[in-house]
Amino acid sequence: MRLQRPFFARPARVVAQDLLGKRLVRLVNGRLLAGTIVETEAYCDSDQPDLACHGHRANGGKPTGRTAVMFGTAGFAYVYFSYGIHWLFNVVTGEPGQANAVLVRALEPVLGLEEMQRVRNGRSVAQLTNGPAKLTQALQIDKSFNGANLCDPHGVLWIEDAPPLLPAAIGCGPRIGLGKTPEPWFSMPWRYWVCGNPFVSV
DNA sequence: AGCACGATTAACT
DNA sequence: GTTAATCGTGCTC
Repeated sequence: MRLQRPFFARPARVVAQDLLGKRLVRLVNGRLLAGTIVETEAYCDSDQPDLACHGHRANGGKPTGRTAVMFGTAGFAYVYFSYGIHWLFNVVTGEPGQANAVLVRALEPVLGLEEMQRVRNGRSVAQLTNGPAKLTQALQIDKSFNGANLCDPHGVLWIEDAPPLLPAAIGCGPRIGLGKTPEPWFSMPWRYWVCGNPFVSV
C-alpha cells in the first residue's frame, strides 16, 4: 500500500533511512514504472539548522517561491531544477513550518525498464536510475510534480510500503555536491544507502 | 534589470 | 581529470 502522511511526518533523517528498501512508483500512460529506493539524503532537521538546505540558505531561513513546498505538509513532493538541466526529486518531511526534506538519490529499477531505457537514450540498466537526476528522467518527473501529494490514492506518483531493512544493511556518509556549504554541515553524515547495492550513485 | 551560481550528467582528453 | 550544457532563483544595484 501507499505510504501515508504519518510515515513522512517525522524528522528527515529518520524518514531518509526508513525510505531505503521502499518502492517509488510512477503511473504514466497506463504503465507502471518503479524502482526500489537505495540511496537518500536528509536536509534540514528541526533540531539543528542545516546550511546545506535550500530552506535555510535562501531568504534567511524563510520560505521563498522555490522553497515554499519544503515548509509545507509532509508527504508532498519538492521538485527542484538544477544546473539549468536537471530535476531533483525530494519528499517533504517533518512538521509544517519547518524546511525538512529527503532527496532521493538512486533507485534499483524494478518495473518498466524498457520504457525507462527509451527515455534514457538506451542507456544500460545499470545507469538507468543511479543518480538523482537520472531517476527523475527515467520516471518522467519534472516541475509539474512540484507540490504533488504523494499520499493521494488516485495520484500517479507515490511510494509503496515494504518491510524495513536491518540497520546493519544501511551505510551512511557525507552528502554529495554541497559545493561551498560551510562546516560542520558539509561533513554531516546525512547520506544513506543500501550497503553493497550496485545502483547507488557514483 | 542584471548577475552569479547550483543537492548533476555526459562527453571529452 | 576536466568541462560544457543551460536556466530558474534569489540577491544586488
